[in-house]
Amino acid sequence: MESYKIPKKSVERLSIYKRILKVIMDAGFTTVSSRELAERAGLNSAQVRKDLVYFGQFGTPGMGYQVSMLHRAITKIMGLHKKIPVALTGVGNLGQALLAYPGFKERGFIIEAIFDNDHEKVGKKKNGLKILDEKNISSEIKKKKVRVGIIATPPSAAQFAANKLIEGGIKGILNFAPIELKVPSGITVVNVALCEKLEMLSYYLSKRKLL
Amino acid sequence: MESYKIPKKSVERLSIYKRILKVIMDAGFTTVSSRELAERAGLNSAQVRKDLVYFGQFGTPGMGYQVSMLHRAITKIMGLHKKIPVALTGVGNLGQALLAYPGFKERGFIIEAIFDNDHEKVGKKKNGLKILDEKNISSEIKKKKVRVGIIATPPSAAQFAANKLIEGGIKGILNFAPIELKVPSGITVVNVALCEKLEMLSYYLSKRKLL
DNA sequence: CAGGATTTGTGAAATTTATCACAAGGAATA
DNA sequence: TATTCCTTGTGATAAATTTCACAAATCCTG
Ligand SMILES: NC(=O)c1ccc[n+]([C@@H]2O[C@H](COP(=O)([O-])OP(=O)(O)OC[C@H]3O[C@@H](n4cnc5c(N)ncnc54)[C@H](O)[C@@H]3O)[C@@H](O)[C@H]2O)c1
Ligand SMILES: NC(=O)c1ccc[n+]([C@@H]2O[C@H](COP(=O)([O-])OP(=O)(O)OC[C@H]3O[C@@H](n4cnc5c(N)ncnc54)[C@H](O)[C@@H]3O)[C@@H](O)[C@H]2O)c1
Repeated sequence: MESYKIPKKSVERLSIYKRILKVIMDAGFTTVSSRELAERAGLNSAQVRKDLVYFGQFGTPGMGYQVSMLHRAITKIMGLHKKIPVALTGVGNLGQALLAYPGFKERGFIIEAIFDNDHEKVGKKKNGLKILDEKNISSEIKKKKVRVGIIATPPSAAQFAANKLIEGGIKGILNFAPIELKVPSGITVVNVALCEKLEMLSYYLSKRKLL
Repeated sequence: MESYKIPKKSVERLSIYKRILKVIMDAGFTTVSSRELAERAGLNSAQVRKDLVYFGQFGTPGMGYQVSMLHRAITKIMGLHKKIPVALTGVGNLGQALLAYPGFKERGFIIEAIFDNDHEKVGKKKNGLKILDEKNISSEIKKKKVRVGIIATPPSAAQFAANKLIEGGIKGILNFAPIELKVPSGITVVNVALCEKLEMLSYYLSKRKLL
């Protein structure tokens, strides 16, 4: 299923490198070494090089990497040079924050349809989009050829929303609900483990007192 | 620094087990096997057992684990049985969603102070809390003995907010801004890598077409 | 253009993390 | 109580990931 087994962690770090490269580029530098990238990312420089080499040879010995070229390359590798139509399910507190976040559009994720099951909300507009009834998720996203779904419903409704999204032909899900979604193979789920992170923080704080 | 090097991943999974145990408990079951926990979490059963054994022996051969006992044990291990006073910096879209999220309180994280630098916002109330000026972060949180800070400011202000929080005596930070925070040793930072997750999803979708 | 200074890409080694597989413990039944 | 069945905890093994360390490539200076 995975092509040539590139570690998930490497893919995630690619995103970090891209962000750092942007900062370096905006500061006016044209080249950067793996050592500097590593330092800024809090990593080992060999790891930076290994990560990049999974995707091609971008560096020049003695000089490092062309900042803008590498930034462009990573953008393309990650598929962030093309627009992706997205649907949002659950227009609650978090859903509305996501809707207002310009970072989605900047990365080419265009929110095309938003859904809720609350009849107080359905029909109203948010950020220029009419909130649609969750009953129509699959038909609406088929119509709009949506490829990615965001789940920001309560956990109890998350599997239901996922099923509807998949029925509508979606291929990837960004899941904010604290629940393990069951999806057929071929569907990519990325969990934003917000609650887990919170609890990890609690663990590391409470442990401190024992030391 | 780490006590007996327990993998970070194991700690994160502990949180997942706890969530699943709650579901099983509410469904009326009193015992559960590592096999069942593993299945629900999408993991290997040996891993579940290994994870749990890092923290003690909770199971009974032939029977499995006492659901409520294990749930209580994990809650305690993670320090979620005590209240932790929290401060939020950046009362924007995301900050307000977090403020409205009951899950914080449920886990014992009590938001005691909220800060912003926007003078339109400072002085107004949100969820019963007055928005305070970011200038006073350190003094206010010293006063309230806050132990955890949440950063939901734009990335450009995140390091500044972190510094102020640390100055005020905070020990842990939950960071939502896409930036690597520099903190002195002894301060725990947990990043919620929202943008990275989003970009990972893009990567896995764009790769699909090549296969 | 030679020589010194860098920095890449990459095998090999080390470390970390996950899985296997099974002896031993305990429950349940008769 | 003996027997059967199940499931834990764990040593051994395997797999994945990170780090080391260095030859080869390129830059830069004089
Ligand atoms: N807000 C946070 O800070 C936060 C933090 C951690 C996790 N989460 C998780 O993110 C998710 C959303 O959180 P929230 O705070 O926005 O919750 P919320 O209750 O504010 O919003 C949920 C929305 O989903 C809608 N909904 C319910 N069932 C639906 C369905 N079947 N189809 C479509 N929409 C449906 C509700 O009407 C509501 O508008 C939850 O799963 C929550 O656990 C949120
Ligand atoms: N909203 C999202 O869906 C989303 C998604 C991914 C990442 N993030 C990240 O989360 C963070 C918050 O996002 P947001 O959408 O809420 O942004 P936002 O612009 O809506 O809110 C940011 C808030 O921080 C305040 N602020 C600025 N400087 C400050 C300072 N020095 N001290 C205190 N407050 C300050 C602003 O006045 C504003 O109220 C950002 O770093 C963003 O990149 C947000």
